[in-house]
Amino acid sequence: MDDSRNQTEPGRRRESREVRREQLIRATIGTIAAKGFSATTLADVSVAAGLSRGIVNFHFESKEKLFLETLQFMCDEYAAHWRSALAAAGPDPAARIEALVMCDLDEAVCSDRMIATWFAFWSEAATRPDYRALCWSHDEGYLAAIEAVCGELRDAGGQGFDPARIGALVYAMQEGLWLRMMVGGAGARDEAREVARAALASLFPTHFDANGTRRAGPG
Amino acid sequence: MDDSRNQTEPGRRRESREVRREQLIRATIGTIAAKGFSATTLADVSVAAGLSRGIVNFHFESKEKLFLETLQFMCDEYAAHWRSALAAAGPDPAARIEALVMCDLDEAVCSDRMIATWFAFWSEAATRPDYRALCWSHDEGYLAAIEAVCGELRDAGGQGFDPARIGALVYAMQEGLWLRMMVGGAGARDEAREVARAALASLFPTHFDANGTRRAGPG
Amino acid sequence: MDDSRNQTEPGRRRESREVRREQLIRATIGTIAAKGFSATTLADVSVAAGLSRGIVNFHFESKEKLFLETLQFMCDEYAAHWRSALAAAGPDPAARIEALVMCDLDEAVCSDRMIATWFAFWSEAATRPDYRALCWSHDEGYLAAIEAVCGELRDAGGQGFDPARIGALVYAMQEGLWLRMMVGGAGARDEAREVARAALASLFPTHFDANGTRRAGPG
Amino acid sequence: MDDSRNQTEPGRRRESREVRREQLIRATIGTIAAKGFSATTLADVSVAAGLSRGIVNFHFESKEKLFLETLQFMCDEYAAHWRSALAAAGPDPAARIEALVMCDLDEAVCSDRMIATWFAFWSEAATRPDYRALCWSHDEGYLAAIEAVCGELRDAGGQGFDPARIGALVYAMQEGLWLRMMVGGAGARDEAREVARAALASLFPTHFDANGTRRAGPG
DNA sequence: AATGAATGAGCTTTCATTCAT
DNA sequence: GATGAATGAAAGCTCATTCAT
Repeated sequence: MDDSRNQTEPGRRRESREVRREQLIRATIGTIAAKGFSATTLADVSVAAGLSRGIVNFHFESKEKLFLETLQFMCDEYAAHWRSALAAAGPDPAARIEALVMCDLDEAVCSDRMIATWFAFWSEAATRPDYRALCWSHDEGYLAAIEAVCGELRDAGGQGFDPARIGALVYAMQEGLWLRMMVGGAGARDEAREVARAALASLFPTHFDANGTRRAGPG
Repeated sequence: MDDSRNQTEPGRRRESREVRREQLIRATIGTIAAKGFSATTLADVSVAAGLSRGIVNFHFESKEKLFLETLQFMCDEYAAHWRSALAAAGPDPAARIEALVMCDLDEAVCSDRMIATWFAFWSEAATRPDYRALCWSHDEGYLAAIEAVCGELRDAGGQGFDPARIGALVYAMQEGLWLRMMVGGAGARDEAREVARAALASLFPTHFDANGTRRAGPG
Repeated sequence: MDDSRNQTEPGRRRESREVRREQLIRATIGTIAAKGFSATTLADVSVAAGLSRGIVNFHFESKEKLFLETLQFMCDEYAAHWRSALAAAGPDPAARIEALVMCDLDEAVCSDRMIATWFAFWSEAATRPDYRALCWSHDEGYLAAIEAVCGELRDAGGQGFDPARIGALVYAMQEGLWLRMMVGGAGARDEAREVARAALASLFPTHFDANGTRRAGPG
Repeated sequence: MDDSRNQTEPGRRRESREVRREQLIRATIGTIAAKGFSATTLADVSVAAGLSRGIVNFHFESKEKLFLETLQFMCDEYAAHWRSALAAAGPDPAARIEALVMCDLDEAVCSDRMIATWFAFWSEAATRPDYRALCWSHDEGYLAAIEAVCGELRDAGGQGFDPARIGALVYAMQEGLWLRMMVGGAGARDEAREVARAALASLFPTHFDANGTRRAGPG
């Protein structure tokens, strides 16, 4: 905005500001994951970020705004991830549903710390409309994408299911698998992937074999 | 909800210890659901129970112990509910899976306030071993019951799926549907039931028709 | 007072009341000695007495009054002890000073628990006039007795000291020895007796030999 | 006393850590002396220091640690005082015992507020090992110094007493005189000095005359 | 006479926020 | 842009006291 007006090191300050903010957001995610939402203090966050006590209020005004921006950051990152996975899958509906389902189990979006932090925010969202609105703003897009692909799968596979219901089922399963991963230990992610493949096999037998491996595509 | 009845009762002193404890536990569940875990104070709980400030420390020693006993109470109640539903279903595997799946969507165990409180505790469990141990102590029994019935369904229906995987799928779906219900508004429970029936239809087509209605049983 | 009027078990109730009060006073002394003045609660006292929570307020009205009566009890007991020792010593000044000094080191008045409780009350007395008045009401008599005997000793022994000063010295030493006993462990009492005898020997050499043993009396 | 100066200072923020800590320690001593140990609250201390409520926890973490550091401060100050007095007295044993005895009655170490606070801590020490360890850590040095000088006095004066016993006597007398000063009012310190001089005269007649005035030294 | 559940004032402690530097 | 000493509201907890039984 006023970058060009600033004579010394144009754009430097604003970038630095953004860098600090992201640094604090990442420290917040890590702290919530490590100590839990209710035990997270700004002192914890500033220690995790290696900065001073007053830093959060300086950059975010209040704890509340830090949390809101942290949640926003997570939502954006999550949406970017599945959108990119969906784009990379190409036009084949089976490849698309596989991408949507499996990308959700990537360490990138559901590492232990991300899952713990997601659940912390979801829980808070139960009583906080502002959190709720943020949480599900992008998520509705994800659910819609799943439903759309389910529709394509039904049309392509000659099955008779209701895409909305089956999409909701897949979506619910994904969230349930996240909860399992939060609870479970080391092998939980691999186990979750197996379950997801079993779901693909059971729900879309014309597109996936019994192991959940995608059958030869349409091409 | 009906806790407020106590507020105007004149002779409310000298209730038995157990009565007071359950009263406080119910007030705790209601308060967590209404204000969120991190915003719940003992003052809130005592107001919700219609009692005095020091009452929680008197009966539970500390906030922490109140929470632990509240969680224990919920676990016990939850387990009793599905065990009783399973027992009532009789021997037919299809009836049993239907009972296990649908009882989980009963208002008795997943009213809005129960779901919100469950998620609050699950989130805390991510960083607290004592909560975690409590949360999943009975739940493992529920998952095992689902898996066992899935095995019976496969044997009876001539399908080839892996009962452990499909059981885990069903279980994950249930938890995902709870999350949906927490997020969603009024019609969420009915919607969740539809999804659950669609899952039964898709996963066990030899036992349930396309609407998720159980086909004529073995008798 | 109304003993005779009470037809059933005359005098029983009043006696029972006094028994309870002394029981509670003794429990108070024990608790102060064990936990310290500032950490002593009425709950502690009632537990130590093997009685119920509300018992102290029932018999003493308030914690403060319990403490005051406890202190009064200790003062009375202490005064009775040295007066009786003094009476038993007979007319010989050397025997009298020996009795006054040594009786103060008897386990009866300065057991570990009594000393700890005495110091607790003395410390409180620094800021509380009511405690102070009680503490030193009888004690002035003890000091006066010492001074009087010191006067007799000087007259009998041909020494030239000031009885008031030497009496005050002896008295200060006694209190200092109590402090030593509070601090010190098992052997502190015997050590204190040795010091007291050394004091007698040094201060009244015509009446006590180098070991602090009384020389042959006047008779 | 002069703590109140801080209350109206405008720019009282950002004092160095050590300055604030000592300020709070002095406020603690004053408050214990004024209200007694058991009645001393952190609110009292912060008011006495002219600072805000949370200040003690900010600088000392807990009330307990404030008390411990206060006691440590007093011990250090006390030890520095008698060591310096002893050093100033030179080599003459009579001058040394006089210095040790009389410096203990200086207003610097036994002002009313210091004595009251010392007795408060000693009383607590009866039931608290950590206090006890602190209280007597330096004090043992003081007693040892007295004993050593008593040995020199015996050798120099041709007396036959046991230095350990007479040293313990002197030491006990000092503590007893402190207790007298705590109890007594205005003239108590002068009275205590007279008693101390009478003790020097009686115990070391070859070094002190009947008034407790040191006789011509060795030179 | 005695009990012990219940109260609520007052305490220590925590911590988001402010602001002089 | 960043620090960290200081604040003070609000929390959990303690415990003397009350009182129905």
